[in-house]
Amino acid sequence: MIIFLLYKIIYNAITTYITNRFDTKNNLLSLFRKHCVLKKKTVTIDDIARYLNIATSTVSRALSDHHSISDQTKKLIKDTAKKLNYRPNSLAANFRKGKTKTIGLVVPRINRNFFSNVIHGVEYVANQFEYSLIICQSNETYKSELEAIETLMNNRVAGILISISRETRKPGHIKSVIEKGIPLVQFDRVFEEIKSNKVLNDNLNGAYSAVKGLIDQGYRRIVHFAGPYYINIYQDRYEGYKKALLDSGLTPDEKLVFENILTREEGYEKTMEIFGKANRPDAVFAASDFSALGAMIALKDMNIKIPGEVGVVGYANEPFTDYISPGLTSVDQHSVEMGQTAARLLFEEILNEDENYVPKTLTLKPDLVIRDSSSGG
Amino acid sequence: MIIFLLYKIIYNAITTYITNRFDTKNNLLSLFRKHCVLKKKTVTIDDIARYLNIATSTVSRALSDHHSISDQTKKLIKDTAKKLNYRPNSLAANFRKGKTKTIGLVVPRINRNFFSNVIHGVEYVANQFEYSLIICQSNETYKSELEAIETLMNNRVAGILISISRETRKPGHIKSVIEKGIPLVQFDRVFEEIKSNKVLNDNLNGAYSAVKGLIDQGYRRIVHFAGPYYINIYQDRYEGYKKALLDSGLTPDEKLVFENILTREEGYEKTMEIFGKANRPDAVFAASDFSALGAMIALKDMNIKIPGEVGVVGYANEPFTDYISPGLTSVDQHSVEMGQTAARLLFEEILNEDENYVPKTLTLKPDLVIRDSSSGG
DNA sequence: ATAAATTACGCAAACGATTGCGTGATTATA
DNA sequence: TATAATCACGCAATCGTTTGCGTAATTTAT
Repeated sequence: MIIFLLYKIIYNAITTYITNRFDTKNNLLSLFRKHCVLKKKTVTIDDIARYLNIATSTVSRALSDHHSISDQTKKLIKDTAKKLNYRPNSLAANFRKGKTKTIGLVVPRINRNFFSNVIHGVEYVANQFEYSLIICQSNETYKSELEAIETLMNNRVAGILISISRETRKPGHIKSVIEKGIPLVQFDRVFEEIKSNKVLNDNLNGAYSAVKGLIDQGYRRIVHFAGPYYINIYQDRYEGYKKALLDSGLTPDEKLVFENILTREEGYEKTMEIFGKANRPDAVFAASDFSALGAMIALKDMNIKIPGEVGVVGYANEPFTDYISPGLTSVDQHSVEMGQTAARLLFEEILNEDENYVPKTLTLKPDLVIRDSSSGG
Repeated sequence: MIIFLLYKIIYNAITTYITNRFDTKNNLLSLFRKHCVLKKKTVTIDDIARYLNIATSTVSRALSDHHSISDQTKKLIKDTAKKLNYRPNSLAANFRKGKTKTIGLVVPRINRNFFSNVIHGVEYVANQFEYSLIICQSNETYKSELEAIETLMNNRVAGILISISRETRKPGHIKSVIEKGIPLVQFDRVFEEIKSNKVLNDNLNGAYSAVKGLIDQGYRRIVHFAGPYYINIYQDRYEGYKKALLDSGLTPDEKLVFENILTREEGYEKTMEIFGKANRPDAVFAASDFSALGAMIALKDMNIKIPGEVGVVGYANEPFTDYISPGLTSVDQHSVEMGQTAARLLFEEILNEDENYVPKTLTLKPDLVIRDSSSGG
């Protein structure tokens, strides 16, 4: 009995082996596959080496201008490389070196004026350093921001630039980047408490000069359309607003400040509400050009003269501020410059050899661009 | 004598050998180096395999959900991967596979409204397909465009999206991309003669409906501010302008068409010149919103009523067209949608298995957005 | 004249994942 | 009940560069 079972088992094993082994269909397939592989496509440094009958390492070094290769050999190798139409495989090089000549950028949205200008500035600098730029959108969500950081890290980018999404409240992912030793620059919307490079706008002084400008023109009861305070930039603008009032001997009135008025619609509604009543204020300082625009439209609809009766100042210096009439006085954030500065700072860290690099915080001074909407109370 | 020389040579060789061989300084250095290497940093699939005492290949397959791995093993592997804090090295994977999950985008300028919207659309779709996006600016120069294509190809992107720079006249680089078999989509500004995927705006019909709109409102002598004709889009807009006139029984007047009027300043100057004289035209159709804006400002400066005396229509539906007053009628190009369409088309080619893929040309229908600047002659 | 440094190049081992092929074992199919 | 197909996994080659180390030959410094 046992012998019979044993026999069955062994027999089965053998027959299975044989049938598997001589599976003609599969064998034909593999032959075909091998044939396909034969048609080699790309030329590698190995090909160049074989062609010139020298070592691969010499070719590699020659192509990257290593000092220990004679100019003569370099020229020879480079010429044949061109002749054979050699294209370096960056993938292989990056893999071997464990790093890339690519930097990653995470922004809330690409097609917002401020960010598209920042991106422009970043790309400009990256290009100078001969680095590529991978761009990710967080779409203002925490989830996408996480994913973006994840893929950038998996792709071993040389460094990361990020402006935090509106939804993001926890800095864990940012920390993990730093812990991995990946150079990082936070810009505009940042976690203050995280120790990293930062590029900020001096929002406090930007707001300060805006409000100061209104006061200087004779406006006194100045409304402030603020953004959500948990975002540093809006908090700072609010502080600047208050400081400007205090410095001019005016008392900030909480009843004139409205949080979370950022869009045109919100600006319009709120303006209708506030300026529709008696004893109305005489100016608006909006933390956003769009709510300022909404205010202007509302004022026009109520037949209130700008700047004659009410002055308006916005923030961000969106292109349209120059095109509407009256032109909207606004605070320019030098967005392109901010991108450039952030990128340069990142490269400073990337190219830094020193073990203990100390992160920097740079603050850009915004400029008040005075137009008609605020000139003359 | 000869023996002596021989002796000298051999002696030299031997001493040099010995001194080189026992260079203590270098040896110490190499020891130190080796020591440094010991502190391993990243955990690989090999580590996971060793940890679980299984084959590396099994780990690899499990992580990429290969069908031939049991769910049980998959779970085990994935769990330990998480436990060991494993991060996949995309570089290695990309290298091995010879391709990346990255697409490249080349645009003249990132921070132009149209392109930043396109980029937004592209990123949106790329993200859905779990691809990354590398962005390059040509800055409207041929040289940068070449370099961009070069680096994208060296980085083995899965596909390329491009809108030709203003300076580019020769399509050689575009051809080389196609010859290398890299999926390609040209959009907006394209080489018509190149056989590739294309996404275009129907500029002819866009212009047609714009001019038709003006005619319907009673305007008759319509000026056209055109762009340079060698760029397909401006040529098409000009054709649409003529066609609309002809279809309405009007005769196109060459004296009312001005090439290369694209900026606000150019629009302003030309409008001052044309409308300052007697027997002035009664409408402007500009191939650019900016020259249309220039026209509006000029007309205002000359106290000519818009739309009462002169109607104005622009092209591109820049954001500001909605903010100025009167609102500028313009042609919307659905720029975000164009980016999405182009990206989807690219992925169609990338994911295509068929050997002989036939490139497509998609044309998006622009929409006339009617605002006050053209309503009522 | 000797020691030390520099020049110029080759050898071969990485880097970390993927994947074709092989091998038993288990199911499904004829 | 043969036979075929599928399942589950391991082995080892491979992708194209880079780079540490080795070796002579030559130059420079002492």
